[in-house]
Amino acid sequence: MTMTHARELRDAGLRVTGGRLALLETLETMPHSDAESLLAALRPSLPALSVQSVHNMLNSLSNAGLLRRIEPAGSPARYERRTGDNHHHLVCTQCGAIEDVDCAVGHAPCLTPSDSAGYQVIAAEVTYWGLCSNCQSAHVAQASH
Amino acid sequence: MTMTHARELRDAGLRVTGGRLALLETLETMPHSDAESLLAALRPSLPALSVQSVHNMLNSLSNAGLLRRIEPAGSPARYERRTGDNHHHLVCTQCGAIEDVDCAVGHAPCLTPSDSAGYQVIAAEVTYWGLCSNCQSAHVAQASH
DNA sequence: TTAGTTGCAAAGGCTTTGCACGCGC
DNA sequence: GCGCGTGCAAAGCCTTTGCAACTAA
Repeated sequence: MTMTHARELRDAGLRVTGGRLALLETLETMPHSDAESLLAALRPSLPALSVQSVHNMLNSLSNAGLLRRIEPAGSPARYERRTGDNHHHLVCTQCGAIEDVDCAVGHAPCLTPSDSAGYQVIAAEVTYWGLCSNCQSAHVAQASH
Repeated sequence: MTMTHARELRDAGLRVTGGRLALLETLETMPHSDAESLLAALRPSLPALSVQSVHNMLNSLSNAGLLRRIEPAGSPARYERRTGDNHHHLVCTQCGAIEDVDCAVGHAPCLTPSDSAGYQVIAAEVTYWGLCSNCQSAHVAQASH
């Protein structure tokens, strides 16, 4: 896996560093993480790591297309390994949890708005807001006091 | 128009103040504005107005459902009069311009992701990223050097 | 009168920037 | 060795919070 990551980095014209490898590794197992969680996860193996450096890495990797950046309104940016597929996200308005969802309408039709108003559309992003199952239970429990 | 706004405020249980009326008025003519633009637009009639107060108003009105808040990734929040319809947005990645777009797939199907993963979906948000016609021209011009 | 609003100041959260040091190649 | 990456500190941007003065109802 790590060898693959090294290759990915090189192919993208980026240098292979311990931090970047560790970050990619961590994102495989903790998708939708924000900078702070990643820092916490990486600290054990990289004690000197700082939040700013995490942002540095996340920016390089995002720009290189190795990561996808998700920015749910009102919460810190999350990152995931980019699969190039056309998937979207379910975001819990209560706890911020994120789930991947395949595009509802099949084969990438999201790229075609009904009226593109002269825009050259490059990407589409769909975010579903709702309550995750945990928070639904909590909410019901609270309501039934 | 202003009388209607006053009524809307009262119906929402909010007090009718000069600032709120002016803000609603301004948003009719300048949809998709951010706090700073609104401040600039309101200053002439309300010289004492501060950015924080604009945020105060925007928050009250948004919470009351009189406004819709749009938060395009990486840029300050924008606001628009809420029409309750199911429209989405085209955002120019270059200049930040925003256009309204009707839902591509007709009657509010956006609320049904293919697999809702146990989530109780409450809202869906679709953002199309691309280049507005102005920026397309600029881009072509630049490329043809 | 009195509770909701405003104005101002300060702080907050997240991210970017600048620069010296260090490491990949 | 050269240049990209890192670490650290500082600043930036947008927004929220706290509290006294004010005003709509």
